[in-house]
Amino acid sequence: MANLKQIAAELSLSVTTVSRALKDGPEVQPSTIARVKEAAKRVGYLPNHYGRALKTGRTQTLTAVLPMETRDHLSDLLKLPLIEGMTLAARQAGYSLSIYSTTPDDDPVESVQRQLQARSADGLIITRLVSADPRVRLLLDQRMPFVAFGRTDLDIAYPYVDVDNEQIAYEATRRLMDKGCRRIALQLLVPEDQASAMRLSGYGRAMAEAGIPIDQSLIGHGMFTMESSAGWFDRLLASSDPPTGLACANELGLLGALHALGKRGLTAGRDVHIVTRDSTRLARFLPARIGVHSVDMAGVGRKLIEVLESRIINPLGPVETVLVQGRFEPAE
Amino acid sequence: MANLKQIAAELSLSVTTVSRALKDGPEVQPSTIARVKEAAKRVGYLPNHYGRALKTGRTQTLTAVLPMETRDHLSDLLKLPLIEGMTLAARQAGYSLSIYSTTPDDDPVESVQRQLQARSADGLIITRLVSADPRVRLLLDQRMPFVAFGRTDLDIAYPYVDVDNEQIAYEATRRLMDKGCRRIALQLLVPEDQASAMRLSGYGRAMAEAGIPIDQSLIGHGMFTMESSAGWFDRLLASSDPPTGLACANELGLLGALHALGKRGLTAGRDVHIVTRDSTRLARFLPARIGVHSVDMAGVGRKLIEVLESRIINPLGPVETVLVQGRFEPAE
DNA sequence: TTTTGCAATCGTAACGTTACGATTGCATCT
DNA sequence: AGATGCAATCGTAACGTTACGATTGCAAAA
Repeated sequence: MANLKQIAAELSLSVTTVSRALKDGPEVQPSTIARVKEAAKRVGYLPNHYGRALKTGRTQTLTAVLPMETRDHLSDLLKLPLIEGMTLAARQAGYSLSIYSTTPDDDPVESVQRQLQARSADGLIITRLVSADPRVRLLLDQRMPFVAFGRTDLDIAYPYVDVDNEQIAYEATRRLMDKGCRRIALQLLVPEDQASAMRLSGYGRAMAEAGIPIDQSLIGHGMFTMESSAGWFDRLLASSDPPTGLACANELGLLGALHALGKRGLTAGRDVHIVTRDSTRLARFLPARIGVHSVDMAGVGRKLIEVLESRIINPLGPVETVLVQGRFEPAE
Repeated sequence: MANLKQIAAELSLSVTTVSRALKDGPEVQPSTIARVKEAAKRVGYLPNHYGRALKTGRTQTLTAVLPMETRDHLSDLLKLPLIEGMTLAARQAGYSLSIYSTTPDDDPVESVQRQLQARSADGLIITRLVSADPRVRLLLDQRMPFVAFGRTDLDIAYPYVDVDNEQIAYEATRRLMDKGCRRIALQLLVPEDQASAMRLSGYGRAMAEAGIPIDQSLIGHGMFTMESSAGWFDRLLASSDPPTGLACANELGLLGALHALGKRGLTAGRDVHIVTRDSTRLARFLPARIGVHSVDMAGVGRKLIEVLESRIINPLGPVETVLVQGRFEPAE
């Protein structure tokens, strides 16, 4: 591999001048800059990442700490575009992206601490924030640039990108109301989950605006599988006052609900109106008319990198926070 | 951050001795080793990745070059566990994994060349091999350790891990025959694709063994979307001699075919027997009885790292190749 | 007593880069 | 002529690590 020393020797210049010439240093004569660049190109010079990192202390690497999917593969379809968006944006900004997968056995705080100590990344992306997430304080204290995908209930300012689940659930509920629904069922994942809490809040806001009291029996938790969704919705349909609208949590929840409907000879879009999340492909194909809220996850990935980069460049600048909106594709 | 120099100063030792002690060098007195390790632990010493990389020339980083999904997100469900398997295995082997996403605009050869020149990885994982893939020769020539996910038609030995699509298609066809099917339809993706060619070959082998001539009209190409699959299968069902068995290419192909069946009031598992790929979750839930061939993609990821690591450790050793088998879960 | 051998440790250089503070040569000003 | 200023370039040190070849001290052998 060609290095600065070789180029310097070839042109009878010092390593210093070559180094400066390659970054258009004002101290170097334009004609010398041209000669150096020509030589660099000719010998295929590429700066050595490690030499530079050692000297400057900046590694041009970002690390994303991502929990593995274990219980189910719910967020798979969302996580891959997220990764792709991040890697591409990172690359364009001159960084490489390293993925650090964590298993449920890994302590999230320890995983972050390890990254911190190794100091091998210029910035960190953390996901799946829990309530009062200790990692936020840790990273702020250590002055490690980071960005979170998701929010937590801390009253410290920190940079994050999140999906506006509150607004999406609000809109979903409103759409169903527009179809004439008043008894609207809502699928949630774990109640402790911040995203679920937001969805519930958006649902509540829409219901309150419409003056409809909330019936707790219409709110289903743990909609991770088609089975749980199907069983839950089947019970609702069997009740004396069944729902006429449904906001699904995800693709599996949708498939489960459709199954329950089919079993009873009911039709989605006629007997029960349905709005779901992130299942555009499926919803477009199904005979049933289903509204879909989709989120551009590659865009979220790009935003994460954008916010993180500005954090790295200006660690004392204003704390950026981004709320990504969903896009609604109506049933018809 | 603590470094060797600090530990050395604290214990009145030389940097050399500390460095050696930390890797249990035989030249260092056991009691000194103990003292050094204690001090290292106390001050939270972690070796600086970049200093070490610069000195040794080994970066402890692997890079996976992965094409982004653009046309569709078919392999999403497969690619995420692949990434997770790779990152985890890499981490356990003491490497970190960097993801290099490529867009269709990126020239695959140039992407590899860039990685080569930067020399910032100890090894490369390449995927989506094309016929006579030029990257294989390039990497072999440059003596860059690599492993391919997938095979190509070169008569050079190179390390790869691949799914045994030939065998899977063979078994799928046999399963359908066991159900009594003789007219068996086969879904493929692009014909040029090596995986599709393998599937076709396995199908052909099973048919030949059973003495059934191959009817080209039963072989469908371009099964990327539910729409194409539904249309294709609908036409087959409308023909004078419709198929009684179907081997689907993937989940979308399956959903499309089920749609076509439903439209005609036919039932999967009775009128037409179906075997599909990688849709365990869906197949388990559907009322129709459908056999599924699933492949452990996280396992493929681990294997890739394993083969790559042995390549790095012993570049002149025997070229390892791995064929990963599918696991069949019968309809009932 | 000198030599040999060995265990334990040390000093220095190097990996490739960049930052800092010289140094050189030359034109311009006094 | 000497001083000043400036543009262009250079030399050295340093980032943290490891490899190599010393060097030290001490016990055992000659």
